[in-house]
Amino acid sequence: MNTSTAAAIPPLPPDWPADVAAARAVQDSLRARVVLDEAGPAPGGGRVTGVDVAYDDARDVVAAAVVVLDAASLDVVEEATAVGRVAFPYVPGLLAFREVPAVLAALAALDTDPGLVVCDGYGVAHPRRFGLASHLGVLTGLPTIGVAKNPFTFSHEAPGDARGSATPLLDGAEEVGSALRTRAGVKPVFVSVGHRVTLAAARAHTLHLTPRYRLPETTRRADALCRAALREATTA
DNA sequence: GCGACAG
DNA sequence: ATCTTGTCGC
Repeated sequence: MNTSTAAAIPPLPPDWPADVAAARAVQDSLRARVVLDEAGPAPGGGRVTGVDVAYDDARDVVAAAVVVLDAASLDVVEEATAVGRVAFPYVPGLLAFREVPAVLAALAALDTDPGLVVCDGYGVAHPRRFGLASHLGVLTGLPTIGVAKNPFTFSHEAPGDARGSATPLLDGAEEVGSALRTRAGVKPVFVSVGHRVTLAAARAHTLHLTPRYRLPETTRRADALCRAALREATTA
């Protein structure tokens, strides 16, 4: 049994967007605060935190999990979860409004400094250059990166088969991230900068976090934990 | 107008 | 994301 308790997600702020147009306006307003000229934490050191969210839309329940790892050993340092009501429907380009409230509640429950936050999704690789990782970075001030499993609306050439190979992720002619091979011969992941980190550093962090599997150890751990939290919140 | 579209 | 069985392979 898990003796830890999931934190509650606090009430949404009064200015929370009520529709798609309002949400886009919020993104257009916050995007100016994204910091892109900082090197960020050194890959392989300090702490790295994975965040992920699971849903039961039928019951209107959402569960977020954050897992802090020691970057050198990849051992778990601390975990936290948060459970509550779904704050926004899934709309491509507006994923952050669906995930952020739950993630912020889980982060607030931590005693440890998160260090670099690794999100399951995109950062500046976004229609308005303000995806989940950038949104979370701006709201918390923490350095963040996004590691997505799908290319979304972007294009890319296939990276070489060797682990570590990367090609530009493009929005038209603009490079918004990287398609990065984390496992030889396996479908690449899509890395982008969130906040206060360089794209090259984001790739290096991702490689440090994938010694064995395609997805970062951070998101694998967070994924398992948020699913368990959702199940607990949904079970009688 | 139609299709595509992170999780 | 989530719905879902078996199956191929290390």
